[in-house]
This record gives sequence, structure tokens and C-alpha cells, in this order.
Amino acid sequence: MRTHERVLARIETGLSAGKWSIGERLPAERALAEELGVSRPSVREAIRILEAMGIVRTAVGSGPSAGATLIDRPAAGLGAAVRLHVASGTLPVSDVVRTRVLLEAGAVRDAAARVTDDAALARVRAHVEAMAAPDLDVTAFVEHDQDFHIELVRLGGNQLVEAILSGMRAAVASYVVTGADAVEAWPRTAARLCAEHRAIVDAVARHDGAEAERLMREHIEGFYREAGLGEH
Amino acid sequence: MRTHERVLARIETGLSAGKWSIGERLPAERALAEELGVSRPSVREAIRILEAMGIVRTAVGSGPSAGATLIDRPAAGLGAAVRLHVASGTLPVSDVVRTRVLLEAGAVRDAAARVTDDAALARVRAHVEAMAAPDLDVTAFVEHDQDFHIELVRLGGNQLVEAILSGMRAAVASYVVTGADAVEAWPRTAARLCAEHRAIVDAVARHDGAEAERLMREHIEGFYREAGLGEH
DNA sequence: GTACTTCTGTGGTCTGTCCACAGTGGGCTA
DNA sequence: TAGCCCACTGTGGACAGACCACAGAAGTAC
Repeated sequence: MRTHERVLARIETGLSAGKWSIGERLPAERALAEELGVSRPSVREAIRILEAMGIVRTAVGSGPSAGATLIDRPAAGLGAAVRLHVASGTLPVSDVVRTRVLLEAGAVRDAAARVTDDAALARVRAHVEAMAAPDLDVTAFVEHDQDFHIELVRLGGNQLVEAILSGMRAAVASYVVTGADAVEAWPRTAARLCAEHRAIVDAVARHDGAEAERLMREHIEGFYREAGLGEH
Repeated sequence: MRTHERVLARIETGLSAGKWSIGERLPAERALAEELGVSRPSVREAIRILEAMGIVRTAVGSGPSAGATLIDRPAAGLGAAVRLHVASGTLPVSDVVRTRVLLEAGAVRDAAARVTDDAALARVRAHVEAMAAPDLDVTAFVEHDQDFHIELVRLGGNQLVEAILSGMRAAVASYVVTGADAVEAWPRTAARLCAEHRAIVDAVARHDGAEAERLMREHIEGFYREAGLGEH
């Protein structure tokens, strides 16, 4: 086993044992190196991995905010992994779409069952209205679209689902932009997408999980079909 | 932007541009460092992250197999991320279970629609029978159980779903073992789980996607409830 | 009491060195 | 000539030591 893997294993053991909690700091790199009898670069490599996985955040300087602080960002690591694999071209778009359908349909159903926070719903609606602004270019439209979907999924309350979908965000935005360019009458389609978003939010607001799920499924698959993205 | 992040960005750009393909090697660490005008430790940190994400595999020595080779293991990175977050206690088991339900239910539905390969089905059945062996200890039972689930999901044909669930494998195995210990009459429960597995495979074999989906959902949620894992 | 300066601890980075490893090819031996 | 052995070479793995930038904390001057 390589040195940085030993360091990683030690830290992971500490995490499992509850040695540190969110917001606390790991020992300094130099201290950790001495404690484990390894060099600082080896410790750094382990910390880099933890950072890439969204387990810690590092900061220079002194004081409470400096050093490697435990954070809670599952999306970071999952997102990076999905992004890199899509970049390397091994994941087909149809798989990304199907995965979205499964996870978002479930998330929206959960959201309908548990949402009670009107402020959160208002935030989601704000993203829909931002999309509906006239003369919005496609890139900005898609950004708002993604914000809407992620925010809605967050209402479902499942951190893992949220993390996976956040990770897929860049990959999704990429195919949606491609698809939007391929659509004949984009303004009409954009308006329809906004209307579908509103319908989904409304279903969630009245706690109609089954309908919200059905609408979300149709929303994602409908655009995929219309844009002809599956015909490659 | 930190040095290793610049290196990572450059490599990612190369990946997106198709500069290297699966099985090929990245330039040597020293060459990469000189090319980008950075030090070798910075390059190493970037490669460590790629390795942790399942993008490359590194090997010492010389010859074609040495160096950082591009691989295609989405499961590795996703798995590590899920494992570490479960270890740090930020991902509740209930989220893992719910995510399984959504993805596996969908995957098994897809599998029912497309499976034509009897050999693949036979492989899945073999895992069920391995689980049914008498006097199997819990750890071995769970390993076969995981093999079964992953192999079945693979029949669905979605690489991303398979990667995510493969990544969750260790986390799932961990909670199942915990749950098995908590079950009163384990042998009876184990037999029931095997029977449920058989029923799912049968539904897939006769292309009854809706039933396979329902059974899978009930299978995963049923054990979770019976083992009392949601009562923390 | 306030504002400035210095100190201290932190990660960020680089240089240089040595080691272990594995394939390659030349040279030696039978 | 055929086969084997061994040095060579390129690779990642690891370490020591140094210096820098940064940000808060402590001390000092006014």
C-alpha cells in the first residue's frame, strides 16, 4: 500500500470513529506527517484526494478558518467524478438522461410529500420566472433551468440524490444547449418548458407526488425526444 | 487558481478534446511538469486526483504498462466519494437506501425490456444460488447479494447507473451487514431474501418490467424496514 | 483606546535527491 | 548459435529541506 493511501486510510478511520466533526479542522500537514511518520508531500496527496471528494476544504493563513476544515459537500466529489468521465467521453447522453429521469422523478415525489416551506418553494418559482424572461440567450436559459432542477431536487431532502444530480449538472447543461440549438422553433419550446416547470411546482405545492413525478418524467424525456438527441 | 488545479484543467481539456483515448498513457510526470512549467509534486497531486476519480491507473516500472494509463472506471471515483461521505457521517443510510430504490427499480425495468441474453440471466441466477448455500456467514452472503444486484443492474444497460450503484456497493454492504445482525431470525430472513431475488429474476426473464420494478422496490425497502435501520 | 507592526502558524510551491520497480537490450557462456 | 544473465533506462514513489504568501493574533507605540 502506498504511503498516501495509508494516510488516507488513517484519516478515514478517524472520520468513521467520529474523531472530528463537521466544521472542525484536521491536524496541520506537518503535524500529521510527523504523527504518521511520513513526509509532508504524502500527507498533501491524501488531503488533495479528500478535497477533491468534497470532504475537506483547505485554506492558507492562520486562525480558525485556516487549514483543512471538514465540510459537507458530497456534490463536489460526485460531481467531479461524473464530469471527468463525461469529459473522457465514455458516458453516453442517453444514460445521463435516463439517470436524471429516475432520480428527479423520485426526488420530486419526495418533495411533494414533505415540502412545507413556502420560502423554499418561492425560490424554486423564482428560477422559473428567471427562465421566462424575454430575449434570454440559450446559455443563460439553461443555467436557470439547471438552478430550477437542482433547487427542486433539494426539496426532496435526499443529499445523495442531490449530490449526484449536482455532479451531472455540467453534463446536463451541455446536452440541453446542444438540443436547444437543434430545435426548430426555440422560443415556443422555451415557453413550453417554462409552463411545464410551473406545472411541476404546482403539483409539488399541492402535495400531489404522483402527478409531479409523471410531469417531471414527461418534461425530461419530452425535451430529449423533441431535440432529437437520441438519434445518434 | 492553484498549480495542481491548473494541471488538472489542462489534462481535462485534453481529455475532452480526445487527445488521449482509453488504454493510452499520459506523458510521464517529469515531462508533464516541464511542459506545463510546474514542479513534479504539483503534477503528482493532479494525477492523484485523477486516480482517485477512476480516470487513470498508475504503475511503476518501464514498458507499455508503466505510467499513468487512462482507464474507464466511473465506479471507482463515485464509490470512493460515497464511501468517504458515509464514513464522515454526513450521508444518512436512509438516503443511500432511497437512492438504491430509485436507481435499481429503474434499472430492473430497463433490464426486463431489453434482456435477451440467457447467459447473462444465468450469471445472475448463479449469484442467487450462491447466496442460498447453507451455513454461509453473513459477510459472504452479503457479498453474493451485492454481486447479484450489480449484475442485475448491468442488464439494464445504463453505465452511469451501474457506476453509481457500484460506487455505493461498499456503503450498501456495510449497512446490510449491520442490519442482518439486528434481525431476530436471520436464517429465515436470508431465505426470504433469496426467494425475492428469484422472483425478481423471473419477472425480468418474462419481460414483466412493472412487476420486476415493484418487487425490487419492495425487496430493498422491506429489508431496510425489517432490520430497523431507519430508527436512528 | 486605537492604530500600526511584528510574530506565528498555516497551506502552496519548488528543488534536488534517492529508491524500487519492470521492461529492454547487450554481452557472456555453454 | 541459442539461451541466459545482468546492467541500463525510464517510470512512479518517497523524502528532506527550503522559501513564499497569507491571515489572524499578539505586542507595541502613540
